[in-house]
Amino acid sequence: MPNRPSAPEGHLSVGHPIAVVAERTGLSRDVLRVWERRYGAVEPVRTPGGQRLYSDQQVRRFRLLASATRHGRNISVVARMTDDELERLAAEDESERLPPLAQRPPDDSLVETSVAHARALDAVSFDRELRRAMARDGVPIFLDLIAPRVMQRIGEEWHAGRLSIPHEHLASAALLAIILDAMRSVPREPDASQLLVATPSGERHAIGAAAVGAAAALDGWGVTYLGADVPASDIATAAAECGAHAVALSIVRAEDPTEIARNLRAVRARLPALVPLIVGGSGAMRVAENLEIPGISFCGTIAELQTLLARESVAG
Amino acid sequence: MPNRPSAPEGHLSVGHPIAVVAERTGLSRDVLRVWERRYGAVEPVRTPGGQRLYSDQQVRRFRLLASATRHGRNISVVARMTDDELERLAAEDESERLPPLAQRPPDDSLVETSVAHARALDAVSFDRELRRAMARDGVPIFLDLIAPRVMQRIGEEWHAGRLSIPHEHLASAALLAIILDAMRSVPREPDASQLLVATPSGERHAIGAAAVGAAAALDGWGVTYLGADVPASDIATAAAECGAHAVALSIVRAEDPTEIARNLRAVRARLPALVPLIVGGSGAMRVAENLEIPGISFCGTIAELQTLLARESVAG
DNA sequence: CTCTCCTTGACAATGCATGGACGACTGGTA
DNA sequence: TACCAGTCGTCCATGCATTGTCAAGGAGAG
Repeated sequence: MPNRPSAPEGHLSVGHPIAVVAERTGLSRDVLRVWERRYGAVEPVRTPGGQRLYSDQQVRRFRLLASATRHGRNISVVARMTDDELERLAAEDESERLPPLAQRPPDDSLVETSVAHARALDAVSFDRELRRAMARDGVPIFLDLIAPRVMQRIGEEWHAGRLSIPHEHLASAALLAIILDAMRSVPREPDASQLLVATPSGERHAIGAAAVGAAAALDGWGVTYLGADVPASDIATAAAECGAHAVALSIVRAEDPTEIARNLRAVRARLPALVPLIVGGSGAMRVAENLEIPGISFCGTIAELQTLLARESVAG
Repeated sequence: MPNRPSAPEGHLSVGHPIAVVAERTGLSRDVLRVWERRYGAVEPVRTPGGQRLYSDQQVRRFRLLASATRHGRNISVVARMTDDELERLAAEDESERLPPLAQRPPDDSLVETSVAHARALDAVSFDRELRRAMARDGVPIFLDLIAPRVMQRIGEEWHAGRLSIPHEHLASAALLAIILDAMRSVPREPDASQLLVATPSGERHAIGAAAVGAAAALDGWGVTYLGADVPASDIATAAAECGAHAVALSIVRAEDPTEIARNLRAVRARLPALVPLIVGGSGAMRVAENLEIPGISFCGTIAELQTLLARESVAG
């Protein structure tokens, strides 16, 4: 008889199999098992056949443990804590507002299919795939997690000889267009602070600058985007004309660090002293090691840059 | 086109043979039989000759069982549960599924400032605030968490007398425009399955339909959006002309359930039998209680609808 | 007669459990 | 800088449980 009267328990008393718990917590099945094997973090009951059955309480505990590890704590430590302690810990971590990022495992299949489209020189599909990802996950996640990984994978394939220059150009051009569209499609406030974005002379990679522009636009800045390979004097005059409250430059390759450094000094010298100059990108840190120019801030990630900008925009 | 050669089969159906149930649930005939043989999941009545005849209720039970197994549960376990328990389980699995983001800090400030802009009849700021939120958090989160809460808060304020009709119109119009822009800005695949979206005659709230269209477009459907208050005959002819693989209707108010029900029957009767008709929205469940029309699926949330659509798109 | 359906038994695929091993990353130390 | 030990997520091989599918033989429905 399938339809027996409901069980006396108030709540559903069935346990959750491991697949359901994995879906609900975002943790892989392997992690659920290994946390149990190594640390005894959660010990579920078993079916007669030996399969794990987790209670609702245990699912909550897994969520707390996952949150704790995302905030940088060791699983071997937090696995021994009681649920109450974990609750307090989660509340504390949340209020301390540690980086909210990287809580979603980025989707490898998306990156792989995008690379496959690039390999097939299928610009339309490449574009469609990534635009859809941006709409689904939002601009910040796209800029922080998706776009860099696509470019990195394409670089790897290029080094391995499976892709050639045209493939990389196709991917760069499409990605740049997508990010610029995102930047322009953010409605700007009428009284927004102005930010000037570019890459200095000698640096031809524009994607980093575009990403900075899009992130800043989302944060409420009015962004003026000059593109790549802009001479110092042009940057300075543009900053003056658009009344920039800050200038952000992006450096990726830094093929000639001393050349870049000279350009940065030139830009700094031509800007008003009150206008901060921020340099970011994966090549920025290499340049930063070689010189200390007062009035130039360096940062490695977009998130870092956003906090710098936030400080400037309230200060200004 | 005359689709159903047999009797009109309104509500008094004697029972469905196994082939019909297989087609309606997406489960194979073998599965329907083996779930009965091994676990007694569903026990249909038999014709004098021994053939199975399933009731509508049993079809719904099969859908619930299929949903549970798709979420990773063992059929041997869920087959023993009552319909009520399955119902709760399905709702739980849908809602508890790994939240779009791990945990959502109450984004109340965004909702409150949006409502404040609506109160000031500042359409530009209202629009800007929400577009920026959509770009930042992604379309799914916007549709699932932000837009409903804005509309709900505005409804509350309206009931409390702090807002009036023009405010609500402003908010609805702006939100509709934003969601439609999102729907149209998703690039569509050339070989996408076509989905027709509308609200039936007597239902003038278009936002739900637009949200459905945007969500489906993100999932790779080619969406044709007809707007609100569309007569049954127009829906049917549009479906034929755009070659729709499925039709989704949204119902929010359901001021006159019997009227809506008549329209739904009319739409169903004019559509080809193979084209599924899915009805969603907060008013859908109220209508669903009052009638059982074969060939119409009801769902309460967008996530639920997406799983229904996913099944259709792979089946088709 | 032909098609669908029924039953039973067997088979294959998937998923899970277990223990082990690998590799990426971190932090301390020479 | 190089090295080393510890941590931790992932992967693999093997075995078992679960579960979807298939085939064969027979019977009802049209």
